[in-house]
Amino acid sequence: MVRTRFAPSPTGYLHIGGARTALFCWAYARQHGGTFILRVEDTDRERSTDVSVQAILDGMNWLGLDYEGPYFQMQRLDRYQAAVEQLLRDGHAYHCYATREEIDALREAQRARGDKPRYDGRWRPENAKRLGLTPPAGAQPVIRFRTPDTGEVTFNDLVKGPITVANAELDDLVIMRADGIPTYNFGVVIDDIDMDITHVVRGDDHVNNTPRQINIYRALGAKLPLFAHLPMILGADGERLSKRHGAVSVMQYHEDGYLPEALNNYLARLGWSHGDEEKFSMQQLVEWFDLAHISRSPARFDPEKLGWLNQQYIKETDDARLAQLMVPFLERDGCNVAAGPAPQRVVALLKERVSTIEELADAAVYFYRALEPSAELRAQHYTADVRPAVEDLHRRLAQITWDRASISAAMKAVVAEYQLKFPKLAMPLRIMVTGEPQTPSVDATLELIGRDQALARMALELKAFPG
RNA sequence: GUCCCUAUCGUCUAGAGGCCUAGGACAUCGCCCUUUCACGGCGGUAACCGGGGUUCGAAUCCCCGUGGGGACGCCA
Repeated sequence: MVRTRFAPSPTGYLHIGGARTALFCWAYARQHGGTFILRVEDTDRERSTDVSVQAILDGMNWLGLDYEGPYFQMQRLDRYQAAVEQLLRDGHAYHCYATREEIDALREAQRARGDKPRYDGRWRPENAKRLGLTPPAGAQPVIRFRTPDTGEVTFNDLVKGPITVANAELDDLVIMRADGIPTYNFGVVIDDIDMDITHVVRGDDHVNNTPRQINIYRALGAKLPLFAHLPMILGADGERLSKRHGAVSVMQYHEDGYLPEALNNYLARLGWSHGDEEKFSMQQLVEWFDLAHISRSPARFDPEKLGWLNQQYIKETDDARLAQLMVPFLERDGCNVAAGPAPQRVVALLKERVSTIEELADAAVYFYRALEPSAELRAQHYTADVRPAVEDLHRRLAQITWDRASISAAMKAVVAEYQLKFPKLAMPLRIMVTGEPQTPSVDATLELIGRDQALARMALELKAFPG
């Protein structure tokens, strides 16, 4: 039985990289009919917040990644305590009384020498004895794991292949703070054991932690899970994702008008492939997903391609859902949606022209509110020679049945009578009524805007014509 | 600095020694469609990091270099 988990720390929102990790863990579990667990690693008391927990839950929910849990590490402290006691008893861990200042100085000296900064094991029982160190009165020790001095750790990473690290490269890491709260490398191991995790799928910033964790598994006599490390996602500029480089919350994409299915699809395709498939559903992802086709090097996040995918999804999303998503944007824009045409009909006209819901709303504004054309547009299209034709059209439109075909017919009649090229009439008309040079076809646009609004806007703009 | 990982068009990638004259997608350029702009259709430009091996044969395997990423916390 496959069991995977996503284990974020609640120190911020769910960002793009975390979301992809969660998506892959989820897809793998679903494909194998297994269990996908959400575990909140909240042992950093300084930085963990409830707001972040909620933000992560919101993100998971929006993306549609359902999980078992969430479990919280801070609710499992006695488990870590029991495990640490076992390690202590078996001689795999020991108390360390070194102060932070002491350790900092040690590391600094090592760095200055060009060495890898690492704890020197001075409080290992035999070393402390040799050095004549005795626990300072009243000092609260941390507990360190005793890493084997020799040998190496090799594991077969499911995406990167065999990885070997010499134990000599590793130092004795702190596994529990003086206040009894475990550190990351200890907490994960205990939890992954307790929760029967079979596949640890996580970002490859953890590859270097894996040998340390494996040593702990061994000291505990526990069975090892399988490991799969996903390459990082880089910003569009090739830099590591950060606040400045677009490591935005997945919920930001929601707010910007992206569809969760588009983001999921994009994220899945970033660093994983199924032949030439570019667009696929969550169901297909679950069907096709495999660890073998995950790429081994980092990938750049490309907002353009995400935009294209979002557009593809928008085009095939039904008008009712799009309308529902669009309305809040319009209201934020000061539009009284109830007073204008049915949003669904507006959506039908505009959905093939936009790549986000936000753009959809932006493009829909003139259906609900008159937009004043810029001086440049007026100057360019409101010319004295078309004025009579426009005035004539205004009169005719007041008398026809208000539908697309009749509007079109009226325009064609005017164009013929005044011997104009069609755009010569259509452009000023479009601008008079919408304020914009680019809209769907004018007849359809006018039909939706409605006779009263259209004629009123024309009448007003007619005054801006020369002559 | 040390250790770990990695390397195909600008970007995401296909590619498991001969199927590669290296395929797809985004972006870009051109043409078509057209009532503006899009959408759509058609076509083009564009890549195996460098050097050594192994092999009859290498984008694919090995080594070295270089580039990129990650790690080196009482953060996760």
